[in-house]
Amino acid sequence: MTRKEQIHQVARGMFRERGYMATSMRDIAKAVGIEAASLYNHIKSKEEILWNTCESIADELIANLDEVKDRDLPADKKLTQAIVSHIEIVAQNLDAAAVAFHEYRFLDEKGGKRDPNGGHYKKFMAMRKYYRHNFQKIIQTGVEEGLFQPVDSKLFSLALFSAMNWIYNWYDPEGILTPKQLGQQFAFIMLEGVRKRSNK
Amino acid sequence: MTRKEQIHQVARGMFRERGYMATSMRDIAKAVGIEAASLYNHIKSKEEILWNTCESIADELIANLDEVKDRDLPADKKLTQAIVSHIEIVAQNLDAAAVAFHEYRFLDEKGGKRDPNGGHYKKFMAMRKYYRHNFQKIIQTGVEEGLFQPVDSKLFSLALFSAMNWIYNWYDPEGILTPKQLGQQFAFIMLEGVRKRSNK
DNA sequence: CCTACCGATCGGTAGG
DNA sequence: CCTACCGATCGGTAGG
Repeated sequence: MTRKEQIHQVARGMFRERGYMATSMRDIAKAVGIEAASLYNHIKSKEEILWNTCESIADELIANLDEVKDRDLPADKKLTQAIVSHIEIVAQNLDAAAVAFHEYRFLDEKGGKRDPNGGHYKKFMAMRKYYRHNFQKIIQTGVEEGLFQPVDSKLFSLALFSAMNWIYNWYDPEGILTPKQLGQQFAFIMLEGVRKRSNK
Repeated sequence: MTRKEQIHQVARGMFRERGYMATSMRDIAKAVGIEAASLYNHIKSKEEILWNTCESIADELIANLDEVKDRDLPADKKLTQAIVSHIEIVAQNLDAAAVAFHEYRFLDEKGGKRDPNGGHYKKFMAMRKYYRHNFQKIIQTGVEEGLFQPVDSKLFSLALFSAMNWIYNWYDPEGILTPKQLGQQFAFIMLEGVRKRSNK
């Protein structure tokens, strides 16, 4: 692992634990074992670490959903796959996911000298919108085809994202559930609900 | 509204929007229309505002659930009521809920001079644990009575909290859904799931 | 990768 | 409620 990668990894863990604003470059440097000024030989700015984190996980999620969404499957199967994939990615990148979903608001709003194309924040929001839209479309299709109940697809997808994106708050990689199993249980809960139906 | 209340209200909105760490006392003072030093005639510290926010919403949620949990109702009805109540409280205190659920980690860890009883953070965590425990027990009861499917009650309640506590990210008080309606739709989704069952 | 340092800003206090 | 100010800390740069 290069020093640069080490810095990113350490910073991600600290951003997750204490928050982006509450983590100083000196904190990161200390954890890495160098002086704060030396960090700048490997990275351009604190915000660069945040953006790298947010972008990489967003890229991965989007690439995965893009692949799932065009498969020739009924909506319930497709939704299950999308949920399982999403949760697998989150569970395998807990630090990055926690940071991206929690701290994205500290991304640069407007392009500065370092970011003339303007706004990591806006870029991230655009990616998020695209991803959510595709997820919601799967649900909408299921409703239209009569496979799903006539729920509000927007509301349902918001509830679904909420549940999925909170996982980093409690998922234990050392626990008994693998990411895939967790994803499957989650998909079951969201698809079937908790109430047992009578058989008639 | 007293100046003190005004400070708390303004600060809550800013903590929610920018985060606790990224909001300075000078920011708050400016929004209120006074100098930063003058804030300290009404409050003791920045952390006091955070603690007041976290405690008040936790108190309200706990009081409500304490009332619901002992009613003589089947688990599915009880769970629905608990969900609706929870969401009503969150939806009616969007700023406070967002701050409490997002920024609680900046509560004082150990008791300082101002807080000799030791640790708002710990107090908050204890309240959260108590609340979650009672919620989970409703689900567990439903499973044991055969009213619910044999889901993992811990996993289900975590998913449920995740979904409920993300609401402040998108609920629009000016929108068409009242808090009660939102709560009812949410309860439906979690209880029934999205998939339509065949009739045989 | 370090020493030395910059201007800016922080939460909070003294004293009126 | 204000002016004036404290020591601490911030992200980042210069120069080697």
